[in-house]
Amino acid sequence: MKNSNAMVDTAQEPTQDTGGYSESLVGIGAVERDTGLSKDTLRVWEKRYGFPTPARDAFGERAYAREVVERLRTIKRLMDVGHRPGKIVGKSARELEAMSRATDTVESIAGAAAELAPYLDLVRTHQVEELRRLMGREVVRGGLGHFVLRVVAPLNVAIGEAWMRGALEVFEEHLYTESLQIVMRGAIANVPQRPLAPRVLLTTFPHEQHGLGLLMAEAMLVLEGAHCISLGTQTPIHDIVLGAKKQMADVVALSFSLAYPVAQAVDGLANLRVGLPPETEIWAGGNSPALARRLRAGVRAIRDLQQLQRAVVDWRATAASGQSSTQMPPPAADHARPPTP
Amino acid sequence: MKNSNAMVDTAQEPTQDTGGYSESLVGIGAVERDTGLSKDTLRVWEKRYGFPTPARDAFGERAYAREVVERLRTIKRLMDVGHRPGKIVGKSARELEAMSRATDTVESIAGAAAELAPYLDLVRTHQVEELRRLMGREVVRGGLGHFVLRVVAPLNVAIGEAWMRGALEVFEEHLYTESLQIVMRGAIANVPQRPLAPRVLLTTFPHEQHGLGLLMAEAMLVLEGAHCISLGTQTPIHDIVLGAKKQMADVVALSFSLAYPVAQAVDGLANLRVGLPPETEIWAGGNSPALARRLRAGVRAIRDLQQLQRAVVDWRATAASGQSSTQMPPPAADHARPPTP
DNA sequence: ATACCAAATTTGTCTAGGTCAAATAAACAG
DNA sequence: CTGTTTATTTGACCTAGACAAATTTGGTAT
Repeated sequence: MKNSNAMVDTAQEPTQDTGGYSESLVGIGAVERDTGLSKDTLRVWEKRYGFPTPARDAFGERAYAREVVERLRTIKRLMDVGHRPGKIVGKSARELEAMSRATDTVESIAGAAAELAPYLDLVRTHQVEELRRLMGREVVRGGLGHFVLRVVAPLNVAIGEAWMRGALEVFEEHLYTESLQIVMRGAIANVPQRPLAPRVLLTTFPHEQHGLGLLMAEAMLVLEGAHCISLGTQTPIHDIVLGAKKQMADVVALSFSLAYPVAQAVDGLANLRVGLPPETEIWAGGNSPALARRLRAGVRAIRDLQQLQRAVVDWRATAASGQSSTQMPPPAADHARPPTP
Repeated sequence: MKNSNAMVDTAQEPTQDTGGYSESLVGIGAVERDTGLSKDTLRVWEKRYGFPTPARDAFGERAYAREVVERLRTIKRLMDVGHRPGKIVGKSARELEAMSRATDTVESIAGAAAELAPYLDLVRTHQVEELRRLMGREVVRGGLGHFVLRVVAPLNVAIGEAWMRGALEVFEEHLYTESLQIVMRGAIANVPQRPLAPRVLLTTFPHEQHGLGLLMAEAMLVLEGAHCISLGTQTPIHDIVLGAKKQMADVVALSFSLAYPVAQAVDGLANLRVGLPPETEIWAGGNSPALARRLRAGVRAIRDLQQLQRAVVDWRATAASGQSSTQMPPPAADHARPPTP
C-alpha cells in the first residue's frame, strides 16, 4: 500500500545547526495528525480559501511545508478560542501572530505570575534534576493541594502558551511533563489512603494524548478522600462502561484537553451516559471548549479543580440518602507527607 | 455542518439491562474512532469484501450496527497479530473466534508460567490494590532487576496473549498497566542515583502507544548505574535529535511494541541516525519484528533486557578511550529500597 | 435597548468511484 | 533450501459534489 508517511519519514532533513536549508515536506495524513484538522477539512479549505495550497510530490499528492503546518496549528488554536475559519484561514503568518498576541495578553495578565519563573527557567535550560527537586520541595512545603492549584495549573497554562508561540521545543515540553508526572505520582502515592466513597474511575477518551489533567484531578480527589481508580488515558467508551460497572464506580471522571475534538467529546459523553447506569455520575473536566457548552443532562462539567472538590462534597451530601456508604468522614489533610525527610 | 455523529447521538437507545432490543446504529466517523480503521478502509472493504455492509440512514449515510463494530474490532485485533484482511474480513463471528483461539495455544505453551497466576488472577478479579501490593512486595523481596526480568517481562507476554484472545477486557489491561507503572516508577525513583555515564535519552517514536517497554528499559539502565533522561512516549524524530544534542546524550534508547508499523520503525531509525551525531549511539528494543531484520549501521538492536545491561557495559568499555567520563564505577546494587519499611 | 424568530451564510463530514506505490505472497531459479 | 522475480493485495490519497448543522445577519415585536 502507499506509505502513509512516505514524505514524513523520508523527506525529513536533519535540520542541522548548520543553518541548513531543509526541504522537509509532509503528507496530508501527517498534517492531520499534527494539527487535528481532518484531511477532508484541509482539502475543502484549499478549495474555498485558497489556503493551504501545498506543493505536489511526484505522485501528485499534497506536500505541505513545515511552516504551513505551523501556521495551521496557529489557526487551529485561534479557532479553539472562538475565531471562525473564514476570517482567519488565509491570513498571513504576521497577521495571525498579531491576533495571537491580542488573545495572549488577555490571558497572560491573569496567568503570568512571577512565581512560575523559576520553573520555566529550569525547563528552558533543561535542568531536569533541579526542576524535579524544586517541584518536590514545593509539594512538601505547601502541600499537594497547594502545589496542584497554585503551581501546576498556572504552570501548565504558561507552558502551553510558550509552546504555542514556539518559545518551547517539543522535547522540552516532554521533559516538563515527565518530571511533573514523576513528582505528582510520588506525591499521590504518599497521601494517606483510606478507601472512602465516592469511588471514582478516572480516564480519558481514545486519542486524548494529555494525561496531566487526569493526574491533577486524581490528586485533588485523593486529597478529598475519594477512592480513585485510574485507567490511564485512552480507554474506549465501551470499556469505560464495563470498568465502571465492574468496579462499582459511583463517578466516572474524564479529562479533555484543549486540542480534543469537540464533536468527539460531546458525542462520547452522550454515548457514555446511555451506557452507564443512571446512578453513576459523569464528571467532565479540562480545557476543552466542549465543556463550555451546556452538556446533556447527566453529565457534570467541572470547570476547575476546586469545583472538583466541591463536586465530591455535593456527591456525599446527595448520596447520604440512599447509598451504602452514608458516612461522611473528614477529608484527608491537604498535604502529602514527604517520602522520608 | 453535517453532524459527524448524528446517529450516534440520536439513534442510540439506552441499552438498558431490561434485555432491551436496541437499534443503535453508529456513523462511519464513530466507527473509525472505535476501531481505528479509517473511513477509506471501511469503504474499500465494503466494496471489495462485501463486509461490512451497513444499513443507510435517512440521508443515505452508512449506519453500522453495534455487533458489526464489535466484529470489526476483532478483525483489527487479528490483523495486529499478522492476519491479512483478505483472509479474515467477511468471516463470521464464529470463525473469527476460532482463529483467535487458534493463535493462543501455540504461544500459550511457551509462556504460561505458574508463578504468574497470582498476578493474572488479581487482574482478572480487578483487585487493583492487592495487585499493586503484591508487585511492590516482589520488588522488595527479589530486587527491581529480578522483578523486571522474571515477573514483568513474562507477565507482559501473558497479558498480551490473554488480551489477544479476548480473555481480558481492555479496562483490565489498563488497570494492569497503570498499576505496574506506579510500582515501577516508585521503584525506579528509589534506586540510589548517582549521575554516571552513559547518559541515555529514552523515548518512543510518534504513535507508539506502549510506554511499559520504556519503563522496563529505564529500570534496567538505572540499575546499571546509567544516567537516564526519559522523554516519555511519542517524541517526533526531529525533537529526539534536538533533545539528544541539548542533553548531550551518549545514547538514545527507543522502544518498539509489537504493533508498531515496521516500515515506520525502520524509516524512523534511519532518519534518526542521519540526524544524530555519529558518536551518539542508538539502541532499539522491544517486540517489534522490525528489530529482527538487520538494521542499518549505527543502530544497535537490543533483543532483551539483559542485553540492554550488556550494552551499557560494552559502551563503557569502548568509551574508556576518548570519552570524558572514563571511570567505570561499579553498578548500583540490584534492588530498590522500599519507601519506608 | 432587548428578545426572539427566520433567512442567509458558513463550515465540515459524508458520498462515489478511481489511481497507484508499498507490502506480502506465490512462483520460479539456482 | 535460499534468493529473486512476478503477481496480488491493500489502504492512503485524489477529485468533485451534496447537504445538515451551526453561526451570523436582518428584521420585527416587546
